[in-house]
Amino acid sequence: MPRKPNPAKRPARAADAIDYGPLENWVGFRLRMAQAASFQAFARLTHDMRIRPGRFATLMLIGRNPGISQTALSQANGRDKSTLTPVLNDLVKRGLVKRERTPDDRRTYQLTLTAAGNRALKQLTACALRHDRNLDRIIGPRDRTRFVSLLQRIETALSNDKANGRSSKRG
Amino acid sequence: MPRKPNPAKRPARAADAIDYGPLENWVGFRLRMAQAASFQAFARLTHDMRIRPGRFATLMLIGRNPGISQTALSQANGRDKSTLTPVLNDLVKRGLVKRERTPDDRRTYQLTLTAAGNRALKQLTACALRHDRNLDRIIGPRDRTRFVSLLQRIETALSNDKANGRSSKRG
DNA sequence: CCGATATAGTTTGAGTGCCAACTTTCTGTT
DNA sequence: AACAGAAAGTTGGCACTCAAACTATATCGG
Repeated sequence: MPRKPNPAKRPARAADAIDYGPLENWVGFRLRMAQAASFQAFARLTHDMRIRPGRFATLMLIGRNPGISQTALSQANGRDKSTLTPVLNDLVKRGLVKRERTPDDRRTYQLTLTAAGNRALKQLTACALRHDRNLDRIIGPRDRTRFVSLLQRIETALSNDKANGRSSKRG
Repeated sequence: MPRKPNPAKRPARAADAIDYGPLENWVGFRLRMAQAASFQAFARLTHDMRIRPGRFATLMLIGRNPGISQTALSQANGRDKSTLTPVLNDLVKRGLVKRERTPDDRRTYQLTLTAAGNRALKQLTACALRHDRNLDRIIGPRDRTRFVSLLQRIETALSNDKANGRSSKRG
């Protein structure tokens, strides 16, 4: 029998002998690496269906906030509004999202999920649930809440840095 | 505390509270948002100099591991090897990195920093230090070690998933 | 030595992201 | 009503990323 390919073999002499220097324990670097790993693991879970993980949050936010505008969606999703244009074009073309003009403000669109969009969201949610349970298992139940709240604190603290002149008119 | 979905008659606006649904407390989503915020904050710090933040880890890893190959570098950096090609072309063209053929294996390159590369690394390290001290302040000294080690655990656990393959099917 | 296979790096194509400039529409001032 | 400015969305330019196909070199089995 010919020697078969060996995909499980150790990935060369790569990452085990590497000196990371100060990167080793810097939050920014570890954050990036963990995020990339998480994203790719999720991508593997959703690989079979035709929807990529980046679309998941988009569909979820539309499903939870029917009639949301593209700008509000982009802010909730942490992306620039221009990033959303090709994504929504694709989602509309595939019949997952409906885009309607708002009658009293003809600049904005109202986004809603179609029935197919709801089905896709349900499928993706199942994948995301598995993914997040996997992450939960890695993190452990004791640290989970604290971990997530720290992530959220990083997000809000650095966003405030960015828009330090922005005022909230929230009552 | 999430509010109920907006009625379809009125689009959600930026001032409205967005219902994040299960995203609210999912590790994957928070990880993505925190990483994006961290990256952009770092980008603001390095805005003045000619080197973008994505190059920082590359330079650091070459500086700490002189003679590293491109594949080993890409794995240490958590990026695909093809991503590295244009980056290294640019770094070499700008005189920050030297690329030499390995004598006994003419497929691989040996990467080292030039003097200018070391200077650039030093500058970027100063920026990164500031950035990471900022993150430390946000996280707080009590949780920092645990937080970083959890990030690292996510990274290694999901990378092992990938290496072992996610399918139980055997040909 | 030869042929099959593995590895290092490059190229290409698609997706995603930001920012700045732009069009269209709305709003406030006069 | 007319104009200026703000806001929603689109477009174009550039950067970064992955995956697959490709070239060149190395290695293993016979």
